[in-house]
Amino acid sequence: MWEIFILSLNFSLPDFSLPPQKLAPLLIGCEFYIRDVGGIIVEVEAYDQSEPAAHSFTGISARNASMFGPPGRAYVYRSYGIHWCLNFVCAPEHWGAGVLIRALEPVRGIDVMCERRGIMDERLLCSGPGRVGQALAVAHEMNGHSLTQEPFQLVPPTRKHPVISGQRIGISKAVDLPWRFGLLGSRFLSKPFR
DNA sequence: ATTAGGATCCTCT
DNA sequence: GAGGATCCTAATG
Repeated sequence: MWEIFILSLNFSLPDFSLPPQKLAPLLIGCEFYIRDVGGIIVEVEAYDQSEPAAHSFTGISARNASMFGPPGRAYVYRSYGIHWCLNFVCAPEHWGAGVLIRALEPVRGIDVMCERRGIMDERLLCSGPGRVGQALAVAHEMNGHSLTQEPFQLVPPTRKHPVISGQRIGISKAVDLPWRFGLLGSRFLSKPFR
């Protein structure tokens, strides 16, 4: 496993028409909310139609259609029959790319998230894609919805953030691509970077 | 710190 | 019918 360091430079909203591995590090440090519940994005993963770990790899289908739609929308899917997980669709339309939101540092609506998750430990509220889905009440109806409209709110970073990258988690194909990105040193990561 | 098993359901083979 | 872009708990080194 290997890692690289990047520094996110812009204090503006990232360009969703970028390919996923370019967009992903720029999302670290942004704040994301659903109905005013959420926090700072500290971990994401890029997925692209050209590699077999992506849901879009085998082409368009009923489930992954929003990945092939316009960038800047949500791709919401059911994981292991249990969790709802959220991606930011990116790259040009028809590309079939997205960035999975894997962990947040809770900022607003912490009481609501504790209630939804049934725990009090702030560190575990949003540290994992399924946990993010439960804490922010990500729902299937949000699939295809614009990320710049209600109930979503995406706020650019207010300072520079050191970003670390490594191998993606929980996949069995294309395991060597270093397309997982995290806020260096954050205690809200779903797993540490080694 | 690491591992194993169960829950659960929709999609695609 | 198989198998997940996961999480939780429990058991063990």
